[in-house]
Amino acid sequence: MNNKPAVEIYSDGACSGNPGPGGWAAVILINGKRTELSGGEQQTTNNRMEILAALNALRALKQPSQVTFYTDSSYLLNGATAWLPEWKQRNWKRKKGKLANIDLWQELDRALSEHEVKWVWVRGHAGNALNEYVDQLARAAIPHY
Amino acid sequence: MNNKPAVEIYSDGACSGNPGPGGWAAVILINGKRTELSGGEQQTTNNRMEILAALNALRALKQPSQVTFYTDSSYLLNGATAWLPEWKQRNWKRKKGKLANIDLWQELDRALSEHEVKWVWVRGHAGNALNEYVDQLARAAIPHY
RNA sequence: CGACACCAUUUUAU
DNA sequence: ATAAAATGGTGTCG
Repeated sequence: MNNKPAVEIYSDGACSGNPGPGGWAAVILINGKRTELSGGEQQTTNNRMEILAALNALRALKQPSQVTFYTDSSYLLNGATAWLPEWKQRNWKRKKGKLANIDLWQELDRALSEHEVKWVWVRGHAGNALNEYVDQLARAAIPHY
Repeated sequence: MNNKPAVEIYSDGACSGNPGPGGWAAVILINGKRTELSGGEQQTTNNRMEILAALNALRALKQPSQVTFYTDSSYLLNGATAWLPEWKQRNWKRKKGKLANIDLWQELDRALSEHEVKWVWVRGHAGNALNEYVDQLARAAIPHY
């Protein structure tokens, strides 16, 4: 048994130009209740927005939860599951070159440690309704002017 | 001052099916005089037709000229201005995958070197009279059945 | 080399 | 208004 509430999260990032203006969004489902969040930045990258989407979604949780996290980004998924532990062991270094987006990865690492997260990869633009929905939300959150 | 004649060229390609039967066309303006050319192929792609339109237009010039070249194809424009120099430096390789339409790009490169070309991008179907006209010419040049 | 994502333009189809 | 092909780019990792 588990006393932590079960949560589903769908998140996505978008970036017009890459690098360029970007947006992120997440849908959080807690036993029937649905919450949406989104935001944007003037100058960023697609991958930063993917991490930020996940980070903000996890931060929105009020208590330690059992999360099923859906993303189409293998960068986010592999980073959070496979690469993060290795980077930490190596003092936040990657094998070759400079580790990008350390700031966000470190904050995500902390956020992840407060929950029990099971990651699920979904192929982008392949018919998953909520994945397509957060994709739209993220695009809509790109700053215009 | 410049002794080369000033020339304006509008070109466009069209393709019925992509890949499929395609057509290309160009309008050349030399101080009031107007020349039109067009042609088609049974099996080609939209982008091959865009390059071919430019190539045939430049080849129609009788002497080294100062050309203002109008196109609605960012593929053609980026290729001719930004990508071509990099491809040449890398021995006609692109960064990832196989470089498409090398044959035409190499011929276009040679043709471009004989003139002084200033590229102008025009948004397709946005009211530019000559752009819309070459568009029609190109469609009309598509071989039927 | 591979993978996923993000994007730009054109060309089409319904 | 939908969706897909033809082409190119960067962002990131192993």
